[in-house]
Amino acid sequence: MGVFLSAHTFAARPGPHSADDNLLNASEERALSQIGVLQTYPHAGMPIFREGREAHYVYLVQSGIVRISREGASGSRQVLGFRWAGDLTGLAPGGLYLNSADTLTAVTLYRFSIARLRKLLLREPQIQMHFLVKTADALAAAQRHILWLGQQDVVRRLASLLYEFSQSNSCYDATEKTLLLPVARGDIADFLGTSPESVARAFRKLEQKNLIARLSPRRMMVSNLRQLRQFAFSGDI
Amino acid sequence: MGVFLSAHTFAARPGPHSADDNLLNASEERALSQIGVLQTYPHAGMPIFREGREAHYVYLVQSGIVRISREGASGSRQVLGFRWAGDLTGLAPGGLYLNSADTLTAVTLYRFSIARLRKLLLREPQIQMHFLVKTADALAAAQRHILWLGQQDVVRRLASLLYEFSQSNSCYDATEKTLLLPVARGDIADFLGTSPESVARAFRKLEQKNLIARLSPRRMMVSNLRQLRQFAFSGDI
DNA sequence: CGCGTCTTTGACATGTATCAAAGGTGGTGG
DNA sequence: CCACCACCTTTGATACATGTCAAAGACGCG
Repeated sequence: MGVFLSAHTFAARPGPHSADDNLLNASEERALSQIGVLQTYPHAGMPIFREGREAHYVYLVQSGIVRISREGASGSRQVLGFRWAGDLTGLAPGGLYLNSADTLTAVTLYRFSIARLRKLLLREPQIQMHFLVKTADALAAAQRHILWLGQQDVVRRLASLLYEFSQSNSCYDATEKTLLLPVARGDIADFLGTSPESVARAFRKLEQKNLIARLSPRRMMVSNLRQLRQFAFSGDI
Repeated sequence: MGVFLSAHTFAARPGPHSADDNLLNASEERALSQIGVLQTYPHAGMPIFREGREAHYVYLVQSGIVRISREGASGSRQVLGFRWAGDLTGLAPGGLYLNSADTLTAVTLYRFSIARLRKLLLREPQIQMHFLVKTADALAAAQRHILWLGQQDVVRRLASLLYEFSQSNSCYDATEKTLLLPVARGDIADFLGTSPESVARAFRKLEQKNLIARLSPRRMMVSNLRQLRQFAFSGDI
């Protein structure tokens, strides 16, 4: 969900996860880098912040993929979404993080002290508007997520997720037509609101429908993206 | 979800839907009212905007309750949330509304031309930050919604919804301890991602557990809010 | 090559959607 | 003010999708 501003003004990407554009422009980058610290997380599976802890920083993903999740009531976990290059995370109410963030790949991100960032945003309305756009984008993604969880069966939800990953060129190799998932089955299950077993069965059904061809658990061929999209959203095939 | 700013700075409400505070402060109201038009919708069930249409306006709810929804693939509808006094709606990407908005009660709201609002926000960073906070709040509500849809059974989801409504003093009469729902069963079902029949059964189970006592389909006594909250989130009882 | 972990499969129990019909509510007009 | 009617809500019966438990199989790392 772009937002109510003309997208091109702030280089907000048109579709989700174009990843190459949508990084900050030169002037924004300059101003932000004066108050931000570039941090490097070399591996997958590293924690960035934890729900319930005091929130001192906001993060802007520079490269790699971050998983946002929250613990449910009975110890269960819900994956709320993924953050890619250009996305924000760490917004927190009342000084405590609501969610946890972990790396799914090697990740680099800018870390901003909240107090300093607040001052910068008030001084530089253009940059603040960039943040507003990014937050509205996250809201749009969350609403899409709600639609998936609310209406579709697990097979379609999985198709939607695969299509979403296929829109990132860090996951989808367009020349080879192969998709490499950055997440394990458990993460997929927690994102789709189901169990790893049901995810496995959903994968089999997608393969039976010839929408994907599995090479290994995390690698698969997706020769016809349009068909996958069609199935995920319109429900045909 | 407040946001990464100290909440009191902008009178962002601490809990959801306190409704009385969280309206704009005097200076903000003055600046906004110069570019906004106050509109009145006298009945429930009136459309404010429709998904897919060109988005010319952003709305700020002044009083009443607004339902945000979207049509799913197969003609099914998903209710994405509700907007109360102080909430924003109508943010749109690429110039088209993503969602539809309708009144659930009589409603008054400010309507802002997007172009003018954009200029105002760039000129008045404090007001823009208010909008940023409100958008982050909406994101937090959406994430809570995702948690409900992803993890809990229908009875718990309904309990969560009833608790959320009970936090609004336009729905809950604390002296009488009665809750008056502004929505029909179909809306509840579309919000919880289930069917009206399952909602009816969930109501019966809540009554059997003595968490509510129904007076009429939309009216009920909730004598122990803490107990309801406990059941919704911790899953006990 | 071997082991731990992740993934898949099977069998079964359960919760929920769906279809159909009865029951209740609230508004309208007589 | 009452009675009627349309619509909303509840209930029941059944089928199906999914969660859960248990175990076998595959992957990938050291």
